[in-house]
Amino acid sequence: MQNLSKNQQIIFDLIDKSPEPLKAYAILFNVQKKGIKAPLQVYRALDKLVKIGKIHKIESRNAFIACNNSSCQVSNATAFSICEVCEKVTEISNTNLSKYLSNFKDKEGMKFNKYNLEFFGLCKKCKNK
Amino acid sequence: MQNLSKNQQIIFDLIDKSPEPLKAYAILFNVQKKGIKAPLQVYRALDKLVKIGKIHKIESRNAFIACNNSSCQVSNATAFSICEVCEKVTEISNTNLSKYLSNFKDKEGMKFNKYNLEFFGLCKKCKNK
DNA sequence: TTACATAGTGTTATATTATAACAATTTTAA
DNA sequence: TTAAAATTGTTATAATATAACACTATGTAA
Repeated sequence: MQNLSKNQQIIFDLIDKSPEPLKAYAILFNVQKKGIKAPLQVYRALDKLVKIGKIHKIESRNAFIACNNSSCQVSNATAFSICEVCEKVTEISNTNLSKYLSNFKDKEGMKFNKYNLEFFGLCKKCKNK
Repeated sequence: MQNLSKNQQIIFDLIDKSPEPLKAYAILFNVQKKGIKAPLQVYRALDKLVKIGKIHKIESRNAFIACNNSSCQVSNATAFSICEVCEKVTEISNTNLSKYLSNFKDKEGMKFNKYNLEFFGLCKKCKNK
């Protein structure tokens, strides 16, 4: 586990304490007071944080959340549930699911080293409204 | 199965005959000779085509491909393999996989009405290089 | 057949998301 | 201690997507 650089740490801390996924320009706005002024500074930190698995990108939302799995070193097997009403996103940690997907072979017998799965529906709260 | 409008048909035809996913502005460029001049015209058709399941959006690539499943009416359960070298995208039709994911419950017992799964790796061709 | 709702079109402008290119500095590891 | 790798800072710009408004076409129920 390597240490984070200054910008990476600032941006990771912000994402980590956020209850919801953050978008790049929302992050930029939030960290401007800490001296990070340009989009590229944000995107570079995000790229690195994704690469080392500290955060994940929610592709369908162009937003970023901290990995909830402390042992997650690499961002190669991710699954999320997304509420289509309130946009709450939760990372799914399910051994059965991850085993199933990591071992999945397509019809040519090909296995994949990486996947991203996004489930959509209503969260508990929104379902009961 | 409803009929497509003029713009929807033009754009669907283009995507359907493309061997690779197409991006919105690549589509725009291609259909300008057919009178579709503005991004919004493209995005509106894409939205509708996605909604009725004729095409799918590859979220990690911001690109669109035709559904390879003639019986697919709604875009609520999608899986793709994506080659990280040549960017070849293939839709996965696997009954076992779709059953597994459609029946998946999170740890609160919640089921989801929709999912999108993207596998990443090397396609056969790129693997053998 | 009218009228009314729904869906689609055309257009301009603008918002949002992301990267290119270049120069400098800091960190890491041989 | 030095050379490579990573990070930073900066300006400019590319790529992706939507807002707002006016108008037209289509389906459908009275």
